[in-house]
Amino acid sequence: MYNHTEIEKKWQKRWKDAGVFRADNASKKPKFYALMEFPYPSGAGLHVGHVRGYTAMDIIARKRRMDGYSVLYPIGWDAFGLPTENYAIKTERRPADVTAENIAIFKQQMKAIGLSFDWDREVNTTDPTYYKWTQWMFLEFFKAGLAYKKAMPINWCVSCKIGLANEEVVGGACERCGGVVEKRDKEQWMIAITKYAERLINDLATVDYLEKIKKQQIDWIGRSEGAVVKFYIKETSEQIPVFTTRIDTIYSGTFLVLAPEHEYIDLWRSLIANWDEVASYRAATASIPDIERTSADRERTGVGLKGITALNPATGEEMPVWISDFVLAHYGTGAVFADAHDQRDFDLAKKYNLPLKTSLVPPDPSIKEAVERLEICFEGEGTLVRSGEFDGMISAQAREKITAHLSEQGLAEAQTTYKLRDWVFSRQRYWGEPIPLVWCDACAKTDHARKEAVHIFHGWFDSAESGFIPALKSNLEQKGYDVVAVDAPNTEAPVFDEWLAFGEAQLAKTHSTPTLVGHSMGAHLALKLAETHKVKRLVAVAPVGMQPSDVYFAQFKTKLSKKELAIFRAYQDHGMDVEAIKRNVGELIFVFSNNDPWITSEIVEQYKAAFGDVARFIFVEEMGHMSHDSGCRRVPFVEALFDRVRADGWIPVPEDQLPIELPDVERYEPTDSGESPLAAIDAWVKTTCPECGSLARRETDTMPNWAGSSWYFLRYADAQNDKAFASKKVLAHWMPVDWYNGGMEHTTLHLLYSRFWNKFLYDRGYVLTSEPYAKRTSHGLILAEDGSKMSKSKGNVVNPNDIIASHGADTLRLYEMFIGPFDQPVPWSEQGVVGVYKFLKRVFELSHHIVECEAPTVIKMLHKTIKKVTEDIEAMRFNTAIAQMMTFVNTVYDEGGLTAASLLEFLLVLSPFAPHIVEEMYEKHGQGLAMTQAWPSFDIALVQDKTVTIGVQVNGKVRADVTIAADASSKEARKAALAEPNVVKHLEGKEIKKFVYVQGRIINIVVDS
RNA sequence: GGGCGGAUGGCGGAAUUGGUAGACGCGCUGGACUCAAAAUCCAGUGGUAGCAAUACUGUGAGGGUUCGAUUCCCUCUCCGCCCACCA
Repeated sequence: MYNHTEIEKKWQKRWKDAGVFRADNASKKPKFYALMEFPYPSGAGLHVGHVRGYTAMDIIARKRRMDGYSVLYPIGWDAFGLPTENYAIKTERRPADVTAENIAIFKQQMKAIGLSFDWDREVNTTDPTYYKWTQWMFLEFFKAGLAYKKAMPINWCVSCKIGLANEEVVGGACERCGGVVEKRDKEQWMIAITKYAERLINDLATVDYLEKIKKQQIDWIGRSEGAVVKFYIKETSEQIPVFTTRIDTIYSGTFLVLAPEHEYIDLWRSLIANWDEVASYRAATASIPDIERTSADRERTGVGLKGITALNPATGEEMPVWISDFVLAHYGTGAVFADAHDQRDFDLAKKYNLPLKTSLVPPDPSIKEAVERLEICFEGEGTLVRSGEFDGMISAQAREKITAHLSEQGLAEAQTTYKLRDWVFSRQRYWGEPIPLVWCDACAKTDHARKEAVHIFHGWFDSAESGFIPALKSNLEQKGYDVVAVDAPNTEAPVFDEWLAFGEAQLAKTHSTPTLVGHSMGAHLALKLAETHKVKRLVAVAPVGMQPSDVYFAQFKTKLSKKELAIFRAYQDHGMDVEAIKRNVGELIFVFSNNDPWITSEIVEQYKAAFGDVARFIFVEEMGHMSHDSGCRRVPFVEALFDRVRADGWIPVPEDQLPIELPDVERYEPTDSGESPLAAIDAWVKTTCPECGSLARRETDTMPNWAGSSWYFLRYADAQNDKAFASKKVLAHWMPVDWYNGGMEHTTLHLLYSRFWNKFLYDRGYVLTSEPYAKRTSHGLILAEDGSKMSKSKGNVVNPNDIIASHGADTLRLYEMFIGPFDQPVPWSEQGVVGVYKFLKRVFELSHHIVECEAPTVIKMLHKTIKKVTEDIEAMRFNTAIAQMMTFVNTVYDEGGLTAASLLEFLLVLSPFAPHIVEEMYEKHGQGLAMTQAWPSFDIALVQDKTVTIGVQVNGKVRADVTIAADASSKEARKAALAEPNVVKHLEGKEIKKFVYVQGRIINIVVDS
């Protein structure tokens, strides 16, 4: 009898005792990192929807182990956030206690499913040993100048007097009290994800994500190429910048529309004749949410600014200026030029009798007349008319030409904008990571004049004004450094002694310990200077060799003149005191490009050999010598090495004082001033400034739920590390994630945030891959039996424990995989569970059907099954893999049994799906654990059928079957087909016009009808 | 309004990507075992007609391409998800 409860308990214990799922950081086998999104441990417990994804990745992880990989399949808890906090408030309990309780339930449930997680690596975002590093990473963003404070509107409930999350606002009202919600400005921490927008799009080309996931990412970032056009205001001579993606329609621009909030409007107050009307319109629109303002079927409203006139930069014609609420202040420049080729503009113009004209002819001639007569609005692309010298061009070409034309006159500039906004990183809530910053009044008032000096040394043929130096200088100055970049003597024919003297003279001007950046010969100079000077940090970009070498110079004989070669050689004609440099330099960084014609791999190896033990090496792609000649104007990887020098009163908490732990609080509700509950705890808020020791206040905002989940996959690699979030060595072993699966609902935000976070850490040199996930798939939702979404409130949540108790974990796993296509939503079916349970019972009974000699069809079907299951797992077609295994078992029963050897092979392919029952049977008939055996291979000769049964059609209708050799010739097929009586009947008295034969597929005989 | 999916028996779903539509499972019908039930086993199961052979019909609707269309193209209807006046 198949006793699932007993079997499953037995094997779960054995696996645990043997530690078979523990991942080995030092394994010599190829690695495979399987990742499934970690759950939010809600009070509802694990439900069958979670099980779908976890089981799928478990099958893949188990198969990879059998394929010979060293597999990491970890799990953890994304536990900060509103649901727990609100539950804690309601029940007057501590969020930490509620979380611990929920996790215990989830954990018990997961263990009962037999998932092959490495529980030694369990992470919990609310654990101080975890969020210490989330805080540390926030400080990295802060130091890099990517975290900043900005006033952002929050949802404010007037009666509760607290800020609300978007999801707490239901239909414009407060979820708790039903009261009015208004927008209120609050200073928020922001993270500048938009700086990574371009890379977040471009690097998608390097990863294997489902196409629709890539598309969603690209659309969310929403890159749009356009131009900023300047419109003069006649009365004030001011220029209003307008962002447009349709500069091709500028000749039809007949009026200008500003957002009601546009900053210029107040400045023009005295000029606006109808100010009262304008003011009341602005007041009326202020409280309307953006979604409503921008809703397509809303009637357009607006007010003209009487007394203000703009000039069309292309035509010079005068344009009325209006305000309307469909224009949003925070998108683009908060202003649009309006014309007959935009429905919104068109509607507004029609309503208020504003001037309109067309400048595009649509490609569809049938609507041309109506467009010309301004009866309908044409928004598409067309051919230009009434557009001066651009007449006859098509839209795409015209955009390019008009932008160039206006740019020459200084009236426009090509610009790329993104839909993506910077990341609002503050919450005024308790249950999140405290932001580890301290506000110090004393420091805010102090002039931080002790600027750090950075000396930049250029190379041969370059100057302080060429190549990447100007951009680097201005970037570092913006960050608060004192940058010195001066031309070295005799740039065309550098002499080492002259350059060294020049370097010495430069350094003499600096009092503090300087940072040196050098390029090519300048890098060599910087290194030589470091032999005798203390240097805080030295960045050597494409440094020339440490000493001359005949072999090295021989390769430049054709490239350089004799004279040049001599200069090059002479410059390096001295050794380098490696030990002295190591002693004097605080941090040593080398930058090399893979295709540098001058700095060959030989030189790179020299530096690696000499400084490899202490220095950091950055290798960039396709940057040549990074000189002026090779067109190098910017070195972002060098710029990224420099942190912003603090310029205000926000002081980072030093690393050794992290984590800033959440204190125990009486009340978890936000305060009525809109601050987080932390603000009410004086003892926690008051602290001393880590910088100057005077009295200071802690930041009381906490981080969003997305923070901890943006890097958890890195922590899994080295979850116990207390020196770093993960060691580089271990990260090098496991990263990137080879296969990441999760819900479709996370394919925009979480995926984008975590990719961004990883890229940032990559730029800081803490992780080694720029993309965190090599492959991403998403699974569909499991719906309730009636097709609606499962939710605790509807009471239709299916608890996996119930199925495990009645039919077992193997049945649950198998059923969830059999239920339907993995990437699509599927309704749960209680009755469907029975089918796979019966199958498992039939599998278990196979023990009693072992024979000495099995039918050839059994062995053939076995190999077909191995092939199909192997392929289907890779493509996540679990449902058809299981169907094939069912077919195999049916065949075995039909054919009277199978050999012990065949049974063992079959058990191996079943093992990732139903591991418990398989181990139980494998123990009885085989040796060792099934899960540690090699994945079976199939015999291609057995898989291919020698004879096939194919249909015979007459005029496309099947009239008979014939069984012929798989590779039968057309002649043989024809003979077989014409031997079928029913075929002959349908051919009677008709002439065969055509005979179609597709080997192994079909025969079709075409006759006159 | 935009983007992406989807629509196949009573139900969940297969179909080697243009080649016998309905694999596999559920359900249902009949039978065996049983005092009986459950479990198990055997047979049948898209619809219509027929004892049957077989014929007609059939993948949301309509049209097209093709020897042949669930698959490709066009038009339309409905459903789901994501995003929504993005200039």
